[in-house]
This record gives sequence, structure tokens and C-alpha cells, in this order.
Amino acid sequence: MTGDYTPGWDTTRVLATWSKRARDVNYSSQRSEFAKQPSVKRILKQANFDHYLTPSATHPVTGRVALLTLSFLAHALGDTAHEVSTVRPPGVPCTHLLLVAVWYMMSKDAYYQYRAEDTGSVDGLGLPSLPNTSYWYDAHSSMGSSLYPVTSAQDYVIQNNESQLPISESYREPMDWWAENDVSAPRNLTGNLCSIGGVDQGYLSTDDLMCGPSEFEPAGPAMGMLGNGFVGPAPGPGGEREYVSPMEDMATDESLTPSPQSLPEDSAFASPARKGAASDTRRPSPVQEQSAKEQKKQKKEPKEKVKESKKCGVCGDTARSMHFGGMACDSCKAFFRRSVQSGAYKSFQCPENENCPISKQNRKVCQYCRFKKSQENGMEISWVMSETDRMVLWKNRLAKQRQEQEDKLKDVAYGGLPHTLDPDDADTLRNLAALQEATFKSIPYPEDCYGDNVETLANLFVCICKKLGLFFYRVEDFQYLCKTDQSLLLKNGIGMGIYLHGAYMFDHENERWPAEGNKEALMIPPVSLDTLRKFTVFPEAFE
Amino acid sequence: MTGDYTPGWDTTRVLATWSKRARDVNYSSQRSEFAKQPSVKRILKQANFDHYLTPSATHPVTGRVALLTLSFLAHALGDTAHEVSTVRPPGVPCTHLLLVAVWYMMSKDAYYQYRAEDTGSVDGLGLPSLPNTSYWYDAHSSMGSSLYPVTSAQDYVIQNNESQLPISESYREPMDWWAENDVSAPRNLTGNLCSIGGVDQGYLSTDDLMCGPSEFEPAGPAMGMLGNGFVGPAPGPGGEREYVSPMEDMATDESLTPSPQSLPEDSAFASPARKGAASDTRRPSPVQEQSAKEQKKQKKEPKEKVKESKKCGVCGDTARSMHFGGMACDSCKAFFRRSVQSGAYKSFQCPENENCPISKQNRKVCQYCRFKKSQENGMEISWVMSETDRMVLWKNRLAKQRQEQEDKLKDVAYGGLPHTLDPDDADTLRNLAALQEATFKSIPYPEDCYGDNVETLANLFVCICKKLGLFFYRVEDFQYLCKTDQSLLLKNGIGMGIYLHGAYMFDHENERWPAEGNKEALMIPPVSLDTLRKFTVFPEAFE
DNA sequence: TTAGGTTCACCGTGTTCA
DNA sequence: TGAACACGGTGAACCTAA
Ligand SMILES: [Zn+2]
Ligand SMILES: [Zn+2]
Ligand SMILES: [Zn+2]
Ligand SMILES: [Zn+2]
Repeated sequence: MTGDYTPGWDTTRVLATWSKRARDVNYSSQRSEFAKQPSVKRILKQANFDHYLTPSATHPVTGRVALLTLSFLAHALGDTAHEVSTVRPPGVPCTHLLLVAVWYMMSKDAYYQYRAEDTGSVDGLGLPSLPNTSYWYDAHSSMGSSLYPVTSAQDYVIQNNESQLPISESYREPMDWWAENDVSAPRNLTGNLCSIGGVDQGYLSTDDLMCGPSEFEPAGPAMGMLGNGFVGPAPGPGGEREYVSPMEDMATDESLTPSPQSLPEDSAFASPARKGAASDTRRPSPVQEQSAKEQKKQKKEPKEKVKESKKCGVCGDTARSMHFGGMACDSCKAFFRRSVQSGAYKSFQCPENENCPISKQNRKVCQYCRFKKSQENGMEISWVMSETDRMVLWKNRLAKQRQEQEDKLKDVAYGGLPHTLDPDDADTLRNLAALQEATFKSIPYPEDCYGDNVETLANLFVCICKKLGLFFYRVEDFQYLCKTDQSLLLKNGIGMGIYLHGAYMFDHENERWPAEGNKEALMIPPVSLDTLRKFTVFPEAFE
Repeated sequence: MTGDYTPGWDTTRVLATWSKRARDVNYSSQRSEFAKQPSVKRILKQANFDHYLTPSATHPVTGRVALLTLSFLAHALGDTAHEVSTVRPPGVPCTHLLLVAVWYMMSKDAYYQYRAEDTGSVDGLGLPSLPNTSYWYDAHSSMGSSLYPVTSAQDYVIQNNESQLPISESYREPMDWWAENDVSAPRNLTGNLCSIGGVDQGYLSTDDLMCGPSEFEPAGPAMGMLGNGFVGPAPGPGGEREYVSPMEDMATDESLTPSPQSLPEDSAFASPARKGAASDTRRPSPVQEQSAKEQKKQKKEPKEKVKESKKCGVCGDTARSMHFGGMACDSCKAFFRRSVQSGAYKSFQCPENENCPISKQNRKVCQYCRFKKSQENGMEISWVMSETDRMVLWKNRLAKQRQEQEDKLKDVAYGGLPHTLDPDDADTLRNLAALQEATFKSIPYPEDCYGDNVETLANLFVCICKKLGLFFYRVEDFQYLCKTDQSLLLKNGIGMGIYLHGAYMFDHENERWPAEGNKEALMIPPVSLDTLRKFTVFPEAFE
């Protein structure tokens, strides 16, 4: 029954490589972050991380437990999940569901790998093993209703049309609806039609799908309202889109993302010297040094009188610091720099006798005398960055920005996948993501999911379980598993999936679901945190 | 069947109060932390939080995802669990299982509360509700074997004797063994005999119990080797003891703590001699040492003239000590370290003839010459710590901090419970803990759990599932639930339980299970992280 | 006390935009 | 034109292990 399992891709290799790279990336970026940004706080700020520093997360104890538990969760999810999430730009859809896919792959392969190392069959272990025919449907077959027979590919296959049904579409048996309302592509990883393979009989009931998310157990028995308006498609702008291959999607989206003005590439990469060229390297000649020293001296003496030192040597306005070798106010600093950079100072002319008095009020009157006084004040033309210098500085900055941008774009281009990934592996995962997206789109959120109260929330859970379940179910290799294995994997995958889905979709800014910036989010019925609070006995658990 | 549920204690009140206190504590300490310590890192450090600051946890992105996921996990566990863990001193037993108990209580109450708010019955919601007779045993009844009939109190009750069976004890049906091998007291929270109450028929199979820990799913179907030595009691010392009331137990058990068998491993704990070596790696070569010595000498002779020895060899500013092999002032030291750490020194350029004079005033002017002069002054690039070194340094510091924190916590011990807890509530929880401890002790770890390989690990999982399952099963109120509810709760509780159990029992220092400092730990078969690695497809997931 | 690392307020560039 | 800002280097002050 389970002997001849051959995965369609070398998952182990993919994941191993992936995770290793992920770790490398983590480490290296960690390093550079530390090197460049000594302040952890700043890092967090930049990373938009600080929002999550809720009291509970940073509190000595709760935080510790959190991370402890987390370390175990990480075991289950693996760094892979982290890495996937590394590149989750707001605009890229489905990335969170990649996690699910990966997780699915992980559990399945782990499962099989372990069994393969063994006698090859569960029974061989002497365990009171599960029956081959899963108790999942055995248990429910007595109920007779709300089962989804997937006995053959025929039942499972699919006409792509009904997802545009108006909300008012009359009720149908979920089973029928599910069978008919599917999308046509892509159906599985390889693009083949899914078929149920060697499985003789298969039923998956709503309850099956709901066994996973045990975290939301309170909802379990109360979920549903299946008999009431289940079929309506989701409203919202996203709902009307035809399915588009995610790659096409990406391409079109991208065309409007990066600004064309963002520097030609060669210029960005051309500059080998990032730092040396910066401000200090081309500093004053000995003469200038001299003057600089004098400056310092001058400065130092009146330093005792703070007032004095804070006065612009040119116009007398308040100065904050030295500029180009002399104490100058911001405006004189800007004036001096502009004059030098543009070379305009060469053609300044005094309307008077080149000895105009310069004060804050009349400093605009005579550029010539203002500039002259600046120089007398110790400000050095050569201390203004030359064009070349500025070029270099710019180049460096841009190169850096560019790098970041590039990374980001690459990620987008890769559909939220790390660009270090093997093209083949990326393909696989992209297909999974596409499958997921299509599947999620194929089941609209029923009407009774809307309303943001406890009951609709329960219905929403049901619906998401369905989506996840169907998604897993459609992954090609899933079909080759026996019922027992399928149910095991469903339990795992859906539980974790709803977890992650919820986490990723949460809009922490407004304390509600869904978060914006994601195509899928447009269709998700809004739920407020308050509602979820009511869903538990334990409202205080939410900070 | 679910109507007349009356908990033996006011769980809701307990939890609500508790969590509120937890939050108060959290907030107040949080506030002061932030007020006094602007550095997040410092907070974390003080909070003993930092040990878990692995690159992956601190990395902006992965860390963020981690916390995100975490926030959902926290939802499930609740602040209560956090608070419980507040006071987990290494020497106090069972605290980790309190978490389980609390979690159990939570889910049960949540479940009931939700139902109570409704029509009072699941069916009232119009859901395709679960059958009253749980599918758990329906599904398995066809197998006929390896079921644990708990039809009546009679079946469930227990003769306390067989736990002394020698390891070589011949095989028995698990069912028999479990029924017979139980402890006699305490059977439930109030000390009454557990009875199955209104439940007509109940079966719980091994498989039932194993549906919870889906996180470890790979082990699921492959666990076992039941047919082979399963019945033997654990070889550890605990196995042979008569059952003792857990409270007495706490007092007496310490005497026999280290089992002769598990002792040898202590040597493994003993030597964490990882530290010293690292820091020394980048020490001065003989030549450098020589120069360093000379430096010292130079310093020493004029030491009388403090002035002389206190001069920076680079800029002439006052220096306080040697740095990187040369006498340097603070700023030159910082400059040198920065330059090396960032690698920027490679791209320094001199605007002049590479012989700029360096003085305190103009040291900023030419980075190239300043760096050059630093080297001439005897400062060695290699003396600056590499990133790896810094990593190690950090790790060590954190480990130490953690140790201290832990020691501090030891003092706080209050039977593993927060001393802010109501005496009554504490009693309840202590009883739960006692029940748990007794239950865990009542099922010895079978022989085939020992050996620290993948197979034994699988067996170990099975055994822990059993323990947890039995523990839940023995909680008095559990008996009043209908089968459906029971199975739901088992699924939840065991999954989470094995999670927490594993997390708490992990010895992160030596990367193995179990951690020291816990009575129960002495009986847990050792498992190395390596073994667990083999258990997954994904070895790299472990840092 | 010495000598490593870290932090953070500050300084002085350049850039933007009203 | 000049106020306001972004960015990266600087160094005094600090922490920590030996
Ligand atoms: Zn001025
Ligand atoms: Zn003039
Ligand atoms: Zn110096
Ligand atoms: Zn120079």
C-alpha cells in the first residue's frame, strides 16, 4: 500500500540545501547588520521588528518561554519556513502558503523516509497500527451526509467557471459544489491532472478537515453552518480575476514596480571603492591643515564661552558646528557648498567696494563679500566635495541601495522564493504556490463567513480548513498515499497551515484580519481581534 | 451527555486571576526595563532572554516571523502557561507538566464555555456534528485488539504491583498491562477513586493517544515495537519503588536521585570546556609578542613618568593602555577596530603622499595615514576579534548570564508555583502536578526506549504519549466528558503536552535530553539531539 | 588593572523641498 | 535660499573577562 512511494522531486535535497543556505544568509546578514548597525534597537526599527516587541514578547519570562516553545516549533517548521518568510514582500501573494506546502512536503517525506528505514510497513513494527482504511471516513460514514467522495479522478475533476457565481447562488451540497467549482489549472505540481491513483475509496468530510486545527478546538464542534449560503463567492476586487499563472502575474506586476530612474546597473556596480572615497580621504593639504589647526585653536579658546563658539563666523547667526573648516551657520554652509560645487563663486561680483558688511539680515545682498568672508572665516574650497567625490559617494550609496532593491526584486521575481534556490526547486515550489492560490480561489468564502462575530468566525475557520485540505489533497503525490497516511498528513498540515495562515494574515497595525498588501487578503472576510477574543475563554491572553 | 458538566474547581476564575496577575507583572517590569535600559539587548540580557538569541532568533526577519507565529502560539497557551513557567527552577519537578495540566484545563473549559454560550449542544448550531459515540473507538473497534476498555471503574482500577516486573518480563497486551500496572493513589484530584461516571462505553487505544503529537508525526506510524519488550518496566531506580504520595515523594525522592545507570552521563554534563580555547585563537605571534613586550618595557620604564607612557603612539593623545599591540588612545583604538572589523582599511586612500602627520587635531583627516601609523605603532590587525570570535564571545557571555539567572530563580522556588498564587489554586495545581508525577512514574520507560537511536526514540515517543494520555485520563473531571469530548481533548492535550515536555526537558547546554535538575529527568531515557536529527528529513533545522 | 567589545550621542558631509 | 533630513564616521563612556 505504501511501498512504492517515489516523490516527484528530491525533497530532502531541496530542503537540506535550502536550509543550509538559509542559515548562511542568516548568519551573514546577521554579521553585516552587527558590523554596520551596532544598535540592536536600530536594527529592529529598520526591520519593522519593533512592533512585535510587545510586553509579552520582551518580558523576561514570557519572552523566554516564548522562544523556548518557539525553538520547538522551529523544529517542526524548520529553517526553511524562516527562509521562505525572509522574502515575503507585502505584494507577493501566497508566500505564506508556501510555508504550508513546504511543511507538507516535509512531513510527508519525513514520514516516508522513516518508514523506509524500517521494515517498510507499519505493521511490521508490531504496533497496533491504524487500519488501512482510515477511520476518518469509517467514523463518519454512518452519518452519510456531507462527505466528499473523491473516488476517482472523474469525481475530482473540474470545470473552471463557477467561481464567478453571484453571492445569491442557491445552496448546493458542498460535495457537488466542490467537485464542480474547481479551477482548471494548475492542478498539480507537474501540471498533470490529479488522479486518485491506487486509492480505492476516498472520502473526506468536513470533519476530517477540521481535525487539524486543534488549536482552535473550541471552534471545532461549533463550526459550520454548512447548510446556509455556503456557496457564495467572495466579494472584493480580487474575486473577479481569472486565474493567472503566478509567473505571468509576477512579470506584469513587476513592470510597474521598479522606477526606471533607479540608476543603470553598470553605474551601480562599477564603483569598487565604497568607503575610501568618502568624505575624509581627500582631506586638506598641509596648508589647510594649518588653517584647520588654527580653527581649532580659535574655536577652542572661546569654547568656554559657548555663546561665542556657536556663532557663525560669517553672518553671526547661530551655528551648530564647524563646516568646511570654519564655524558657520546652516545657511552659510549651504551657500558656501553651493557656490563651490557650481563654481559660481568664480563669477561673484561685488556691487560695492568688496567690503560689504555681512549680517544675518543682509547676507543675501552681496554674494561676493559673503563668500570672501567665508574664506576668511577659515572655510576651505577644497573641503567641499568635488564632483568626483560626490560621484563616488553617490555611487556607493546607490550601489548599496541598489543591492537591497535588487535583492528585493529578485525575491519578487522568484515569487517570494529565495533566489539562492535551485531553479528546479524553485519551480516546484512555485507550482505548489500556484496550486495553492488557485485552490484557495476556487472555494469562495461563503456568505456566512462575513459579519465579524463569533459565529461567522467559526464558519470562516471551517472554510479555511476546507481550502487547506483541498490544497493538500491536490498535491499530486498526496494521491499515492493510503488513506491512513493521508489523514495523518491532513491533520498535521491543516493544523499548522491554519496557524501560519492566520499569523501571516494578521494586520497587527489595526488588530484585525486580514492584513493588506496581499492579493488573497482582498477576499478574506474581515475579522477583528476582538471577535477572536470572544472566541476564547481567555481574553486576557491577548496582551 | 454534555449538559451536566460541573468542574471540580473554578477553573475560569483561577485562570483569569492568574493571567491578570501575570500581565500586571509583565507590564510593570516591562515598563521599568524600558525606562531604565534603553538598550533592547540589555533588557534581553538581563531578562535571561538572550540565551535564545540565536542568529535566527535575532535576525530581523526570521525573528519577526518567529514572534509572529509565537503570538499565535501564545494565544493557544495563554499567559497562564507563561506565568507557570516563570518559576521553573531547575530543581523543582513537574513544573513543565503543570503547563500541561493548565492547558488541559483551559481547553476543556474553553470548549465547554463555548458550547454553553450556544444552544448548549453542538447540534443546535446546525453543524454536521460529531457522533456522540466517538469515532475514535468506532474506527478501531474493528480491529478488536489493543484497545483499552475503560467501561467501568472496575476496569480502570488498578492493582499496584506489577511495576516491579523485571525487564525480561514477557510480553503482554498493552491493554492488560496498562490496566494492571497502575498506581493506586492518588487517582484523581480529590483523592477519590476515578470512576467513569456516566460514560457507558469507552475505549482508548494507543492510536488514540498518538493522534495528538502531530508535530512528531514522522514517528507516528513507525513508533512502537510493542511486540518486543514493551512491557518491561524502566530500568531506572524509580521503576522499582512503590508508589508514594507525591507530596511525600518530593521530600524523599531526592535521596536516591542519581540512578547508577544514568550517572555515567553526568560526565558528559560536567565538561563544557568549550570556552577558553576560542578567545585565544587569535593571539599574537611570537614576533608580535616580542614587539608587545617591548612596548610593555617601554611603558614600564617611563612608568614613573606617567606622562610618557600615557601617550598615544599614533596621535599623541593621552592613552590609558595598550591596544591591539600598541599604545593607543581610546579613539585610535576604536578607529583601528572599526577599520579592521568592517574591512574598510583596505580601501583607505591618502589624498597626499602617504606621509601625513597625525596629531590629535588632524587625526580625522587622513584615514590611510592614521591606519598606517597605527600599524607602525605595533597594532596588529590580527588582534582584532573576527566575527566568529565575537560570536563565541557573545555566546559564552550569554550562557553565563543564563546560568546566573537560573540560580536566582532557584531561590524563588515555591513548589514550582508562583507564590502570588491563591493558596487554593495552588493546591489544585499541586494536586494536578502530583497526579501527573505519579502517573508518569507508574508507566516505566520500557527497555526499548533506551539506546539513543531512531528506533528507541520512536518508542520513547510512544511511551510519553501513553503517559500523557493516562494522566489526562485520570484527571477527575475528564471522566464526566463524553467520549467525543474526551478524544478531542486528548488530541489537543497530548500534542501540546509532548511539545512542552520535550521543550522543558531539553538540555540545551549539551544538546540532549533530558535536562538535569529534575527528578523525572533521571528516569527519562537519554536522547541526543543528533538522534532527533536523524528523525527528520531536515537535520539542518537544528541550528 | 588591562584590554578586549559595545553603545550612543554627536558631527559634518550631502540632499530635498517648500 | 535655508530648514530639515539621511547617512556614515567618531570617540567618550561603558561592560566584561582575565
Ligand atoms: Zn552664517
Ligand atoms: Zn560686497
Ligand atoms: Zn590616538
Ligand atoms: Zn595621508
